[in-house]
Amino acid sequence: MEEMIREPRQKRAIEKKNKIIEAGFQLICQNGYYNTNTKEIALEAGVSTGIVYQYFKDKFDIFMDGLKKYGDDIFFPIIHFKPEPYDNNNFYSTVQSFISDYIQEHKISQVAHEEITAMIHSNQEVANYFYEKELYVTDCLKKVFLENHFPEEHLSEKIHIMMGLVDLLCHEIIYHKHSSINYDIMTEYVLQSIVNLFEK
Amino acid sequence: MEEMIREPRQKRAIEKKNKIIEAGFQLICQNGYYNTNTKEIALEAGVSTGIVYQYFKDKFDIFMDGLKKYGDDIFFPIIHFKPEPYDNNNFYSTVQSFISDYIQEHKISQVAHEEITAMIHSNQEVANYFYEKELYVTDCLKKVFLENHFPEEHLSEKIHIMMGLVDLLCHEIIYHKHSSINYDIMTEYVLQSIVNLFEK
Amino acid sequence: MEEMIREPRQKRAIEKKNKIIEAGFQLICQNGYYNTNTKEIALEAGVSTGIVYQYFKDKFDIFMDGLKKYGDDIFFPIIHFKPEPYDNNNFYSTVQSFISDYIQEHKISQVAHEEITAMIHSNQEVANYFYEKELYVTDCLKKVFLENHFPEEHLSEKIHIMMGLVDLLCHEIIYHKHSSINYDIMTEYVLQSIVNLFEK
Amino acid sequence: MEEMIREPRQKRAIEKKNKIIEAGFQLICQNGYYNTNTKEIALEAGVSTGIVYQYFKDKFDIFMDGLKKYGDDIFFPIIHFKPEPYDNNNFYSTVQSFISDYIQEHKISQVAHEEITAMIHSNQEVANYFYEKELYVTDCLKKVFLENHFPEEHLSEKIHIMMGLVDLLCHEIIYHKHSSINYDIMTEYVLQSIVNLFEK
DNA sequence: TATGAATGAGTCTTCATTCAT
DNA sequence: AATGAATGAAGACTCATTCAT
Repeated sequence: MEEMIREPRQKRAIEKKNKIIEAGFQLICQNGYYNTNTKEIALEAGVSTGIVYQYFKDKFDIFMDGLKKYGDDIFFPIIHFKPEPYDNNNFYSTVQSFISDYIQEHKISQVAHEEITAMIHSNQEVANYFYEKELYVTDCLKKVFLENHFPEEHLSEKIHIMMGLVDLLCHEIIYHKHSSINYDIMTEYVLQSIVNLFEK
Repeated sequence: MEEMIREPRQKRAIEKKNKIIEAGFQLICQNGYYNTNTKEIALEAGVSTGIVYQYFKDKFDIFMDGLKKYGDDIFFPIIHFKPEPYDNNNFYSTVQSFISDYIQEHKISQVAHEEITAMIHSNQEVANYFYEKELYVTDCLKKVFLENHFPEEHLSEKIHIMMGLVDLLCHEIIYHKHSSINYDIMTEYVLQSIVNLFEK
Repeated sequence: MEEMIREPRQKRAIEKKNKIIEAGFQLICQNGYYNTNTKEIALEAGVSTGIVYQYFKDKFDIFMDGLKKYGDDIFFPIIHFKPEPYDNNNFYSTVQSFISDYIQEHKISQVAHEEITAMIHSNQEVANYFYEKELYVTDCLKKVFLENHFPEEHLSEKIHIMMGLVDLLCHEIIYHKHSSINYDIMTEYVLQSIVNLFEK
Repeated sequence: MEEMIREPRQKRAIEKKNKIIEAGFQLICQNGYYNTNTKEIALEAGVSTGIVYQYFKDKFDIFMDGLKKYGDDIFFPIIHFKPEPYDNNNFYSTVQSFISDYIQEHKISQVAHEEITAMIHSNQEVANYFYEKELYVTDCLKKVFLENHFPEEHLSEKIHIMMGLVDLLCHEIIYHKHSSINYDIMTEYVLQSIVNLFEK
């Protein structure tokens, strides 16, 4: 019989579905997709195994829903980045403070970040979702930059590089702890590179 | 009795071990760690299932050995980067040509690259290995840069950022294909950023 | 507390029960007992899953009720067989035309026929029901034959064999399509055998 | 990975495979296909669950192999039917004694017979196998009849009907126990019908 | 009466690893 | 050293049936 995945209407059911997403996503992010099984997810969500398959096609579906629900906060806090108007000459410090916030965010969801990154690289569907999101975020930022009178020329490319640099830096700082690298200096260079991009 | 992992001395045995590493790593890179089983690996390597466990502790061990053996070529082609002496003012074009080589390399081992990246992000041991390697590569590059009279100041940090930028760009170009991004322009900006880093 | 199976009194309830029987029997006949689930049945019948268990003990019960309601048409069209009086010497052609009608009937409910036959052979309760029915039909036919002055001697046995032969032939024609068998000839022989039975 | 069903070469392995076929077929015939699980089969065969899937694609495969191995004895004992030469006028008694043997055979494998019949009617693959076999048996019998100088005309059709009648009769006698039927009489009529077929 | 959400035991199947030879 | 047969735990998913509302 054709699967009938029910979209819950009743409040209690919606809550239950959300519980499953939350529990599933959390466990998967914590322990990895392959190290998390449906029974555990159900247990953590406080429901029976069976009900899981009434709301989700399969385990992957749970993860995917979780990603859609929580992924933005984990991967694209940059969407909240808001530079001051171009002429204020405050870009450097705006970016600077954003980066430190970004690092804080990251630290909280460190493991999740890693597991999801793993999925992005091993599963095409996740990859596609992620890349589309990335594009969308670039566009959002572009709009904000334009509103603040940043010059339009090659703006997408600049923003894309900026996003990459921020990511690179934060990832470095949080995970690598390369002892021979001075992260304050590195931050300084990254900031400077970003500023250079938009300068003139 | 604890099974002993034998380190093969005889030539034939060594060849056999290498065959397993090659087969295992190749299959895992192609199809993913969880989609590859030991039987397949043994089959591909032309050995019996049993023998695998005489040379390797477990499946993961095979992957790890493969990573050690082939990982550098896939992840750190940058180790072969050799800038011309600082004063030649040829840095821009050296980087430029390096990047296009790098992209070629990447394209060949695209799937492997993705699968390994997934492992890096889901397995601590792989992650550790990778980060150490990254550090080592940074150091190598540092040495080369110094030999070519690049100023020592903050050199590690600069190189690290440069590596990140190159990686970022290449990954973008090979996988994302974001339609709204003009990759020539992006490349140009990345190159400029790198040059700026080392510039006086 | 023992769940009580209610026998519906109200018209609406009776209609609902009939809907379930119809839907359930139809689906089971179409897709097989084990490939049909209660949810589907309820859906097809336009009722809730829960209500099913207020009218039926279990899934099997639905099938059984369906069999009782629709089984005769599928399995015993022969009950409508009516030979002309013994002395008319028209027995051959009566049987002949009956057989062709029978085949038409069969063709319509081909799948149902197969699925039910499967149940007859795998479930004792179905088997018992079926055999009783068969006996009953034999008796009915016997009565009709007697009314038309067929000699009473061994009539039950003759009719039973006749029923078997008709079934055999029709099943052959509809399902087997054995290429080396000429079905017109086979029909002719079967007809002759039947006529012989009642002859003299 | 593409399933690799091993065809066992070594004697012990072949024995094991046979054990599984025997155990599986027996259990399925006894309790029904859907009431028999792999664990039981493995247990009965004295092997582990895993090994089952090294020799068989799935549960159905086990059944099918069993059917091929044991099915003939259960369904087509008639293949051993050997009439005396046509002119001996001994056909009646040959058939008679064959039928009583046939009934003995059937009684032994009564349940198996029923379960397999169920499968024939609910599974296309089983049905196909069965029908091909039936055709083959018809051909074999035809050959034997010809060797004994039975007239060739419409021989296939006659034999087919004979097979059907024998089956019909035996099935009646073994399972139905219709109290109003005198089976000796019925047998007599069936025998006579068969003789008539080949007469003249 | 009726709903449909919830249960959870049960099933097939896979596969890393071990073991008899 | 080598084989490949064997193990059996574990996991994803289904579905008849019950229950809270």
